Amino acid sequence: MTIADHLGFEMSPASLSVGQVAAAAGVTANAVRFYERYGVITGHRNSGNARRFTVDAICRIKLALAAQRVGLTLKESADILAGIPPLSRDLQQWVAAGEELVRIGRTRVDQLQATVNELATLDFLQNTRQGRPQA
Amino acid sequence: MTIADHLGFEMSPASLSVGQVAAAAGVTANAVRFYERYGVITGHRNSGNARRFTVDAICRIKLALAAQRVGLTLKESADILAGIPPLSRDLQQWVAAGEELVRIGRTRVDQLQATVNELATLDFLQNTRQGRPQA
DNA sequence: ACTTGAGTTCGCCTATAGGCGAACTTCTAG
DNA sequence: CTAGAAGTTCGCCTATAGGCGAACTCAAGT
Repeated sequence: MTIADHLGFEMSPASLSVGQVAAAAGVTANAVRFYERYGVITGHRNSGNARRFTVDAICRIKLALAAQRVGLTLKESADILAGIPPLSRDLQQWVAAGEELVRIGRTRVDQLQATVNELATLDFLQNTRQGRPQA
Repeated sequence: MTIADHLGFEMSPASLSVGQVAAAAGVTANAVRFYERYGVITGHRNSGNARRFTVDAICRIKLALAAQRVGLTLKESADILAGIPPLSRDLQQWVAAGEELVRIGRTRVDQLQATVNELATLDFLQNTRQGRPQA
C-alpha cells in the first residue's frame, strides 16, 4: 500500500500548482512559496517557470502544520521532513514522522506541566532581595 | 504583612536603577527598558533623567517571565499586571496573579495535550484529496 | 485582440522579544 | 580635574511566520 493509496489519492502526475497545494493544505499560496523557500517542500518548475508539486508537498505541509501545533518551528519541521523520501511508497516513514511528532508533543506537555507545577509554588516571586538602593 | 515583608525586603525608598532591577530580576538592562516601554513595569526619572523603580518592578518582571514560560506574551503579562496596584500592601493580589498564571498554564497544558491526542490519530495526514491536476 | 486569472519575483510591513553599537550625559571616585 | 562606570536615546539587526502590493509574464476564454 502506498501513501497515496492510504490518503485516497488517484495518483496525480506530479503537477500541482501553488494554488492547488495551498487549497489542499489549507494555507495561502504565499505560505506555500514560503515553505518552499524554507525547505519544507520542494518542487520543480514547468516551462512557464510556475512551481509544480506532487501530492507529497501537501502531506509535508500538513505535517509541518501539525508540528507547529506542538511547538516546532518550520526549520525543525524541514529537518524532520528532510529524512522522508519524496512521495515514499513507504507509508511507514510518514507514520514514523507523525509518531515522532506525538513524542515531541508529549515531551512538551510534560515540560509545560513541570513549569506549571513549579510556578504553582509561587517561588518565582521570592528571592527578590538585592543590595542597598541609592538616591 | 506586606509584599515587601514577604519577599524579604528592607523597604527601599523606591529608587532602583535599571541595572539593579535587571540584576535582581535576572534580565539585561536592555530588557528592563524594553519592559518599561511595553508597560510591564512603570518607573519615574530622577533629576538626571535616569530611570528609578521600586522593588515592585522586580516582582512584575518576575511574574512576566513566569508568564512567558506558560506561553503568555509580554502584552498579556502587562495586562494582568495592570490590574495589580503598585507596591501593593496586599500580598493577596500578587498571589492571585500567580494563581491566575497557574490556571492559564494548566489550560495550556490541557490544550497541548488535546492537540497531541488529536495528532496521535495521524488524521492530519488524511483528507488530502483534491481536484484534477493539470500540466 | 482583450481581459481575466493565476503565476512570478522583489521588497517592505507586521508582531514578538529583545541584542547591540553609536554617541552622548551624568555621577562618583581618586 | 579627569577617568570610568552606568545611564540615556536612536536606530539597525536577529529569528519566526508569514501578509501584501507592485510590476510583470503567461495561458486560456470570448
